Amino acid sequence: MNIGEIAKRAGVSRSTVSYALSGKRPVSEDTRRRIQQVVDELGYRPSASARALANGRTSTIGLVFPPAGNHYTGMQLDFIGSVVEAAAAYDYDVLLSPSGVDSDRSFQRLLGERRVDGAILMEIRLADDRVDHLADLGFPSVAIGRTGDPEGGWWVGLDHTALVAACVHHLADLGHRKVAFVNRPEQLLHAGYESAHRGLDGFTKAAAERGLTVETYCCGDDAASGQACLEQILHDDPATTALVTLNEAALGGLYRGLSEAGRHVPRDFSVTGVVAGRWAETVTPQLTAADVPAAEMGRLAVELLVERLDHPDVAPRHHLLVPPISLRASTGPANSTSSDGSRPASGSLPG
Amino acid sequence: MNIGEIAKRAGVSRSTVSYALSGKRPVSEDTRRRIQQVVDELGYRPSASARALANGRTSTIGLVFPPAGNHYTGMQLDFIGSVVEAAAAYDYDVLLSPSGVDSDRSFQRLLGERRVDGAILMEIRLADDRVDHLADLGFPSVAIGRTGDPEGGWWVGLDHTALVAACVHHLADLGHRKVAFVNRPEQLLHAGYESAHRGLDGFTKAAAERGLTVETYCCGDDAASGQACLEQILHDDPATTALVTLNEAALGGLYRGLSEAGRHVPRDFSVTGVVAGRWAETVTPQLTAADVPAAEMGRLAVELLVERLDHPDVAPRHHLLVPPISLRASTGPANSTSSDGSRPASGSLPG
DNA sequence: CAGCAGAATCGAATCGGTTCGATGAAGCGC
DNA sequence: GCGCTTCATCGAACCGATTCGATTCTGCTG
Repeated sequence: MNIGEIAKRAGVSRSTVSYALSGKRPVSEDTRRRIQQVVDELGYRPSASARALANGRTSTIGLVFPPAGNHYTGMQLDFIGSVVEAAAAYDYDVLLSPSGVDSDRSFQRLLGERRVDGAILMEIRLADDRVDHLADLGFPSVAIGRTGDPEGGWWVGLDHTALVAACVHHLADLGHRKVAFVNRPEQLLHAGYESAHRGLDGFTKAAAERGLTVETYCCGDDAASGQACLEQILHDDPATTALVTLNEAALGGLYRGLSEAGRHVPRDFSVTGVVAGRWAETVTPQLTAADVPAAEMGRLAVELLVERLDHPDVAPRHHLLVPPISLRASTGPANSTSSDGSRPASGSLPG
Repeated sequence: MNIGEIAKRAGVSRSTVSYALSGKRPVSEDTRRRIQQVVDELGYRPSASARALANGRTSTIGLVFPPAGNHYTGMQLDFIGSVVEAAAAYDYDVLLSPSGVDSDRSFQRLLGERRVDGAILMEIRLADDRVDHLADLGFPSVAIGRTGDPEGGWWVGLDHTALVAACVHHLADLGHRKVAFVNRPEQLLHAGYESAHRGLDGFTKAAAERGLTVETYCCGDDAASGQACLEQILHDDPATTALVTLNEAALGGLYRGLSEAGRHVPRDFSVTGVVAGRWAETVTPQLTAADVPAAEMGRLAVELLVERLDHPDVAPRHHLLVPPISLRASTGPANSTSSDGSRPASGSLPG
């Protein structure tokens, strides 16, 4: 059922059918109706491949994220979901590409074979050859995250430095003096993942500013690693009374470690960090944290990309988000005795 | 940089370049090398659209799942990840389509515009018009889940009936007499989601078989709903000592509800159900559950689909999985006094 | 009524590949 | 040296749309 078939049945030429459907040239009301009727009867829809070949646009955007390998986090899930939904609203499909680096076969397919009009990149590294490569090519893309040199780029990012610093200040304000930092896995830190680096920076600086005693850890993206990491923390310094984490997937393990060590949260130990809100609420007590607005970020990334696709020469834009810390129930004053089990009030701190 | 450019530079015809690259006809070693060199120099890759138009295959499979709307579960995340990875191994890309029903615009695009060679459907309903429609069309697809009439279809499913029944028997063996069932949201049950229906069936039958007193609940896919649901359970019958759940996203809330009601798991209350293993391990105590092998299911679905694409006339196949219950730490004997806080052994029960 | 503007439609080229049948050259036996 | 096979390559058609320039038809003006 191709356009020629429609044309024949409607008694017009193929080009007239095309114009009738696209509206790019006027067609008499009469023939337009006749064509539409044939189209409806046969349930005709133009072939995406043929259309893409003819006008050079695939109406597809690529979503590039590292291969699962080990584990996906809930945050990534929220990104994917919101990107797909936002893209659908603009009539774009989303093609998934599991690529961590520029040289991946899957990444080459996306670009080299021109399968997509533009791309959204996740899990950005400070030095990211994918971002550099796309920038050199002038290929329309938007990063979810910032490289080390984000100027003049298209991205939507989270200010991990400020967010983690806010967590530290929150803990310091509560009187904590010995605080641990639980980062993403060591391998990701070494690879230069921006959240791991900027988060660590924010932690170190804010802790120094407040004169805290700190230790930093890398932790695998799963519950077992979280539990092991917490044991290590208490082993290294049993007087530690709080931690800040970026590691969503390890959160359950950290909680378990605390519970097995007999430390009650938040009476004996405070936990906070940067985590997608939906996941912060699944643990008990609910996590006081900077909620990653993953859905919003995905939506913003699509909006930027669509704008870039529609107006190829518009100047680069970005969004740097600094969500406030949501006060839930996992942090409390340090040095409180077991008799002082009072809950902090719920609410929201300006970010 | 198209195939004509390569042909010109290598001093051959376009068809020779095509044959040299595809190997579908012999090409002399000499010219093959010359062509390859030009290709490498220019970094040429054939256009996916043109190739798809010419040979009718897009090398893309569609992954159809309901729109996020409210929430994704961890299980879905694992499906998506494993499907993408498995597809990449067979040189297929994955196109995401957020479609719950046959009439969705996104679903129409996938099929009508021939964007994909085949499709994998998630979140199957007992009466699923998407499945029926694709079967009528003879369009290559594989369902992750079974409809009410799975005979002669292509699918990989989980035996929710047996799984939930095994959970019930496990609890009954431990001496529990009053057990609650926490299902997926009511709206999904009404829509006919297979896991919700078959799980409920398995629960009801096994409970009757063992003469248990039961109550069943629907629960929203989030922690707050889980907590509310648990309050309702204890309100309806404070003597309830165990629950079985299919609702992964509510799990954290269920635990919180128990903890706030002062019921210790597993001493006072046992929890079990059907949940992706990775998520069962994030809660404390770790959940004794039938672990959904999401990654394996995604991989199997891709394998079935690829086989179907390669051999269009092969007879329908399927995989019905019945993973064993992993004994972790969330279930224990009923009616134990608070002095009997002994932990059950870890291990695995034959499914 | 010739001439012309404007609207509606058509025909052909194009996008970038694949594939089929034809052609030419080389190698071989007799 | 002729005919035959085999191998390598070429040219053209085709996939199914879009798009540009040309054409036809109508109605209006002078």
